[in-house]
Amino acid sequence: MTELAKQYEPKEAQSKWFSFWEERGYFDANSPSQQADPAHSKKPHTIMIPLPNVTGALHMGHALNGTLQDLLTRWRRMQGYEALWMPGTDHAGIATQAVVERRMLEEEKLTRHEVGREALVERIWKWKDKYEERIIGQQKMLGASCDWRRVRFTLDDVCSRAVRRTFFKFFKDGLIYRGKRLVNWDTYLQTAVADDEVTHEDVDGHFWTFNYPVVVGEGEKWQPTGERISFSTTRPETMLGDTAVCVHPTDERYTHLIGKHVRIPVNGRVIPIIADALLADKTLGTGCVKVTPAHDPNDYACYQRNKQIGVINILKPDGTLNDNGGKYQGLTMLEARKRVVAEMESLGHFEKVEDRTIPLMHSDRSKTPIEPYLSDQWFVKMDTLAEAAMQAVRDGRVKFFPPRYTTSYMDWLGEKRDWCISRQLWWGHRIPVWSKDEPTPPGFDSMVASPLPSVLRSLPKEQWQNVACVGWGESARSEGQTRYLVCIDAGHDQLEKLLEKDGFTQDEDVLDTWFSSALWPHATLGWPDLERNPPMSGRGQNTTDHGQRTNEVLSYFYPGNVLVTSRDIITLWVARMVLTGLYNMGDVPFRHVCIHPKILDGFGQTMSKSKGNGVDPMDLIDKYGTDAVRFTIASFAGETQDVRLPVGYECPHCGHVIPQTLEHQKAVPGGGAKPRVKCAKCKQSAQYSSPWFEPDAGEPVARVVSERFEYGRNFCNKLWNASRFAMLNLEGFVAGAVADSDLKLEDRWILSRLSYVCGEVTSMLGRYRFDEATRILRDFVWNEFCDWYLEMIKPRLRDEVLKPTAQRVLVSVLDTILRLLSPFIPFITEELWQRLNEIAPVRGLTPANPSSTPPHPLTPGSASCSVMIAPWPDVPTSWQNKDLERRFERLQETIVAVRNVRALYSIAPSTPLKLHMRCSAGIAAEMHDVAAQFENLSKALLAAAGAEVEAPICSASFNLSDADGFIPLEGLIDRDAEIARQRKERDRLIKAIDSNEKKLANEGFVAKAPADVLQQTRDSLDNYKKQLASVEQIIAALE
RNA sequence: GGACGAUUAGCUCAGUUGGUUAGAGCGCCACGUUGACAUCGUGGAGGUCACUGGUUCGAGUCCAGUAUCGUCCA
Repeated sequence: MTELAKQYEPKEAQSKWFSFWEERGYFDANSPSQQADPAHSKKPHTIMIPLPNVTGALHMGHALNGTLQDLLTRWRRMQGYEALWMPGTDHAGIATQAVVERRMLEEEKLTRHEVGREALVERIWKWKDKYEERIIGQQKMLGASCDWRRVRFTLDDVCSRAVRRTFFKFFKDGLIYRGKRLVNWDTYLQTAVADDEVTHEDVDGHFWTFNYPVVVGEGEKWQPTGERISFSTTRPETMLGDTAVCVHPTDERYTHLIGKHVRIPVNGRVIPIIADALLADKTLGTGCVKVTPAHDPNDYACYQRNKQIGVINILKPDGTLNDNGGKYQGLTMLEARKRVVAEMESLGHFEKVEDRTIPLMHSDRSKTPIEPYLSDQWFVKMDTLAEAAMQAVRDGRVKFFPPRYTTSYMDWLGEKRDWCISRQLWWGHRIPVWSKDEPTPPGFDSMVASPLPSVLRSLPKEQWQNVACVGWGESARSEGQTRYLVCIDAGHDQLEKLLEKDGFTQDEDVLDTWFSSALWPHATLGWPDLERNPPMSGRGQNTTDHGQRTNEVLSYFYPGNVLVTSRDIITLWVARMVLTGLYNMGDVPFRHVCIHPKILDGFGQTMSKSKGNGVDPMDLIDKYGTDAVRFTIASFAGETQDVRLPVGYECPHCGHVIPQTLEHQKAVPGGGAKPRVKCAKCKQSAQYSSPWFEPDAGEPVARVVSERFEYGRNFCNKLWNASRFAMLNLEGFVAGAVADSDLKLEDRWILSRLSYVCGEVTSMLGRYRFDEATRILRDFVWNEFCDWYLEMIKPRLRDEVLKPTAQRVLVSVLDTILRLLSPFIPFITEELWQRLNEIAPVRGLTPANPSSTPPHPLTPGSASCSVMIAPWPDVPTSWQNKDLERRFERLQETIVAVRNVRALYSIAPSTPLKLHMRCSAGIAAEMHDVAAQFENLSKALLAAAGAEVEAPICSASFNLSDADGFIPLEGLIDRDAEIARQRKERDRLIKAIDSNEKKLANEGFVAKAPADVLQQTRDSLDNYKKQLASVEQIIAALE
């Protein structure tokens, strides 16, 4: 066995142990018939990864999310669960297509229309392959113990079949319909985008006031009355699509005009004046508004209340005006606006214009302004689906941690807004509906009965009735035509071809990405195939055949245990997974939803690509090591707030860290030289990496670093060195149970603490309090195990007689610490575990108990061949001893007090001191028992202890709650300094006494406070008084 | 506009059901390389718990309002 290096080398351990685990199949999760003991199969534990999309590389949010899931998976695995963490990626329709299109345009000056659908999709697949590989590589760097045989992708065959079947089921159940809807139209990408894909930004604009002339008459003969009606707008060009003007029904200025008409001067159209209390507001502007139903959500809502006014769309998909724009046809909206304003002015209908900041929606994908646009879309009816998903939360089948997030879930589902699932894209699951117009067959023109298309009528019913479902479009039927919509289930290519031969065409649109990710929890397990296990994507192809004609993987691993995610997709994703899980599987997809914080930059902004403030976790792993990053990240994950992560750039020339500023985030090359950071220390500058650009090849790059990760790195270093110390002192180690009588005070104390810590960590992980769990472990390892236990046993490790017990306790505690930490910091713990296995392959403390199955984890026995599959520690609670811990604290306080005196008087650590303790006889006896530790830890000799001890002349003193200590300092004492110190102590005590006396003098307190609080107050008052008396005495002696 | 959250030490954050003198890490100050660790050790300084009211014997903690910030939904 080679001695451990003085420092932990993360990179070596990371590559070594990851492949060790993976090759041995430790990450694999198998259904019962494939487990070692099928008869006594393990309980499953399932986590489905919130699938990252293949648009780009992983960021800090993913690192946090992944760390927590891996932590839970590793912990549950050690607890004996068959723990599945399902990996995979999402095709992210619009985002990925947009990225590939943009790149294609930049690099080759090609648009998607020039290359065509097939070629574009092929390019996107290549992109996907590249980024999927990169993402999986990054996850493995993070130590992710996913079952890598099972990687899925939302567009792969397994997921596609689930999408297809779900759509078919929805369609058959009448939950899917096609309808006109005002959508957010991205004129650049020429697709509808979802509400969550738009951002609201304020831009400088104008607020015009115009008027329309009131006219009377009918048909072709409308005469102006001379009256005019004024209105204001920020978008004058939309008047080409106005179908009404609207006033409030009780607005006395206009009541006489309701029902009359106005003429739109720029195109001569006559439109009605209507009253609508919801749209018009008497108190705003002129009180009158123009109504453009096809281009404004509020106006569209008004139209739905007043259908007689009609809808006029003036826009083409590319954002220019269509023929409804008349002479403005072909212009962009902005150009049309200028001309309309000019024309209104020249016709004398312009009144005024003012500057105004107006909110404008922008597409998050193309960064261009959104046009509200009326178009045909596919929808899923949400009513019953949403209700079921709400019920699952109401009755506790799904629980949120922390619970406050239940509100956003319930509120959103409660609106039951139909889900627009179509996207005008090429990358995604194409909508499996074929349509064709046919003359309505005779006898069906009543519009009551529902005819079949001729191609299906010609087929025997049993050939299609279970796999195809017919719907009817509304538009063409009244003209003697019927529009057939035929939805076909997965795997019926023949039927598809038959329809296409007959003139049917498949819908051009693809499905919203969330449609496929909503199915993730059951699609990845092979649903809808209930007869076979899902195929493996990687190693272990043939494990699907278990000869049982059931999908055992699905029935065993579904439903999952917990979904770990960030709060911003509760509505988009979590709710939809619950909804489809209930619909397809009849059960929720997971029992718990753990919502973790978001990582913000140093300025409190969420990290995002568009802000340029993202941090690459791989940079941090490179600098600090995976374990350090994981431990630090876990320490962030509490339940109250988001986490700020100030970062800096490390100067490649001198190592100095330059704090990141907003300028660094915003800087873009703009065709010129790449931006650089300037180092304040060495005055040199360097390029840095940013989401906006990549540094030039061969340039020294300032990588992103963050001081906060030193927390984890330092902890790993401490653990490493404590282990190193232990291993250096294990010479001659022999395993064996330890007799109770051999245990020293410090042994009993550390075992008591260990038992407590095991319980706490386990409980905190169960409550998803990762921050608390890391804090407990760090405090225990550093402040108790290293600072006290290791220091206290050093003398015993040098004593041949006392050594064996000390070694056995030390090894067992270290063993337990490594197991407790393994889910958090898997690499370093594995490295140390393997080293420990060389020196102490057999270890344990507790005598074997034949009746306990499985054997107690601290019974001497061979250690597991890997810490990641060792049993999770379960130290008996009977080892906890609060009374002993309190006595131990007195010992610690005494030692700290002596060190304090030493520091205060600048007495060299090598100078021995004498210690006199005035205390009860019982405490005195304990003091004598541990006297060797005073010597060991504070170089103080316990000279006297007892009730009769007097303060020696010229001594420094301190007081504990139940003892006074004196350290003779003849020749060393600074009388004034000591008096000052004691006076400070006196003031502190007087303040405390005062506060307690006031409390006790308060009748209300005495009458109403609980007895234990009252008693506690009395006790501490007595204590303070006693201490004050000692201090007074000490001061008197000094003066 | 609505919902939820936040505001505690120079910085980043804990603080369970109200109850001793409000904690941690980093940073800061002083001292220290005796064989685990300077990515360290020992000791120390540092807070009007955003503000204003209220409830209570007692409020960082509960309630109301104000301010600022964040997120989601309109």
